[in-house]
Amino acid sequence: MSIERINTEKRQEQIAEAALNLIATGGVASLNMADLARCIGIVPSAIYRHFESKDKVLDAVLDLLQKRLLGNVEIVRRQASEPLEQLKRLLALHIRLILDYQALPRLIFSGDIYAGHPERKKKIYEIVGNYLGKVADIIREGQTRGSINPAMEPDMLSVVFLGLIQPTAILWHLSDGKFDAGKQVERAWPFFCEAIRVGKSAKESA
Amino acid sequence: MSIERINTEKRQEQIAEAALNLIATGGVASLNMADLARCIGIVPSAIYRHFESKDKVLDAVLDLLQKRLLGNVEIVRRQASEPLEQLKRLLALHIRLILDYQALPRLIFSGDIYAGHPERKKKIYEIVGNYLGKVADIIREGQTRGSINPAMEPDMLSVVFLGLIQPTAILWHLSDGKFDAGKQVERAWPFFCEAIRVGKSAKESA
DNA sequence: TATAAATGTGAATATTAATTCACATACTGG
DNA sequence: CCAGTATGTGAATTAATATTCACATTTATA
Repeated sequence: MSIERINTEKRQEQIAEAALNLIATGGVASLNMADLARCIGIVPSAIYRHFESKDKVLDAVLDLLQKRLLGNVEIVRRQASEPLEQLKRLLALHIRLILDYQALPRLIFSGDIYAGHPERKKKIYEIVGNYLGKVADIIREGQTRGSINPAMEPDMLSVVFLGLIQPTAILWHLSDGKFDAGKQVERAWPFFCEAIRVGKSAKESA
Repeated sequence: MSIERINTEKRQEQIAEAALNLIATGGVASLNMADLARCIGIVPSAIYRHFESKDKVLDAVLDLLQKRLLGNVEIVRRQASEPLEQLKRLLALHIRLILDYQALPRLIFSGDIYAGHPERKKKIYEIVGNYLGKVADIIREGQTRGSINPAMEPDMLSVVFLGLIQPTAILWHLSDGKFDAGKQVERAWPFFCEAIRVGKSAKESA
């Protein structure tokens, strides 16, 4: 019974990861220290060697989530130079992120996570706002380059963009995977793309 | 101290309403029998005269929510005959419903409400699916009448339609009302409408 | 009016889950 | 190698909360 000892830094990452996974499968309310501990092979009280409280664990989960989201943006900015192509890829990455970690909408919506924690609510707002800001940046770039209709408000569009993902993710999740999220996005993207693109008039969509 | 006695039928409605309100303000996890009872001026144990368990209360809340959603559909079908106009009004009603009862996305997303209750998860899926089905019906009618582009899939569009609302509602809620949901929808609707409408080509959107 | 059923009350009970604590054992620097 | 610190363990504590129960009171009914 050689007791595995791991230093705090790595343990914190490990715990946050595990918590994210647990939330992904069971929702925020289902996250408890016992399961979390079992998940990484230690005893509940050991978690307190690395986190002051359950609340701090949740904070760490939020940080992790933000890292993932913004990481996706950087990936697509590297992979493609054309804004429309960047958005298309971002959509794919985001949907995969949500399908892998159903945690995202759960964290944002549950409300349990920030009930009585105004700072945390604010933090979540910042995470989402930050992400939308970057999406809007891509859109603005498309407008400057002439591939996206300059008459449309980037901020408004960024929210609609998010809307391509969210309900899709819910349906997929609620249906236990029976709703075909891939197909939905595959069809919704051309619709969205055609609607914001400039030139080519409306011939394509007919 | 004249003890108010109300018959079960009305109490059940009252309790479900109160529960919906509590969930709206504090999230599903914040719903507890003590607060719920206080809310309607009875003692916790009295709730058990009208509901077998907390779970049954949650079931009732879902029923109430479904009634509201489908009620909205009926309202717009009565108010307007032109499908595009019906959708526009439905959007407005839905956004108001969500702003009044932030409970809706919370119930659907949080996952707390159906963790370990497959039947309830299924029920929620049915509620959403039902609603989307009716939206798709309106869209099909628009296609038949020639006001909506017949090349677009009604089911796909219904999900995108839902996407016009959801992220907007989150942002409004997360920001404590600072994010202007009304403005977002006001701008997103013409965008969506223009994209699905037939005829007039793309002149409008420029 | 008398009796049963329905509704409400307040005190117990039981369970779940976070957190603390005293102790054990591995790692690290001198 | 020794001492101190970091990490892990298992038992105990505490708090919250759903649920039950015995009793009270109002309403309905025969």
